[in-house]
Amino acid sequence: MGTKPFSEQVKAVRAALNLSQEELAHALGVSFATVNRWENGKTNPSKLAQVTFDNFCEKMRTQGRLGHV
Amino acid sequence: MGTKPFSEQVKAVRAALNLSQEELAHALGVSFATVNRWENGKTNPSKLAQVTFDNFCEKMRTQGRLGHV
DNA sequence: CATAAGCTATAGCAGATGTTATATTCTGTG
DNA sequence: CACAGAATATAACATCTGCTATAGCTTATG
Repeated sequence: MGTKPFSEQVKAVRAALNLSQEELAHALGVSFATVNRWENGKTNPSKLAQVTFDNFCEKMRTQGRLGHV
Repeated sequence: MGTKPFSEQVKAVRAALNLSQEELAHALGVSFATVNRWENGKTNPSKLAQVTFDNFCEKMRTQGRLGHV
């Protein structure tokens, strides 16, 4: 479950997909600054951002692009 | 394109789907307060919220649940 | 009418987001 | 090494979001 801090989840997902912060931001529909702040523990995701991130990960998994992060 | 104010778009979509503000909020993954503020012109959607709303509408259309609002 | 229940409107506050700008670090290439 | 370009880190500010509480507005039911 959500044991790891959100910052680690984002880093792990981004690394697994081999995306830059900018690219992940675009894929999620958020700004680069937002992804950067997440990874550096400056902010936690809003409810909407959390849902969006989860949906994105689920989508990547069903496409075989993301292991069990 | 986006001719109508966002507040009107939200009202129209919600009416077409026959949802309460609370129900639409849940469907989008935002809070009731957020949908309420959108409809009353108190705030405009964040980038993420705009993308999420657009995706939601598109999904509803492909499911035949939403005419061309 | 009176009451209840559900929906909607509004407000305040803490925290998150978007934009912009600047600085730093990494990476490859000559 | 030296340099350029990309990627990342950080900051400030306005705006948006989430939460909570309160009040008003239907609608139904007795």
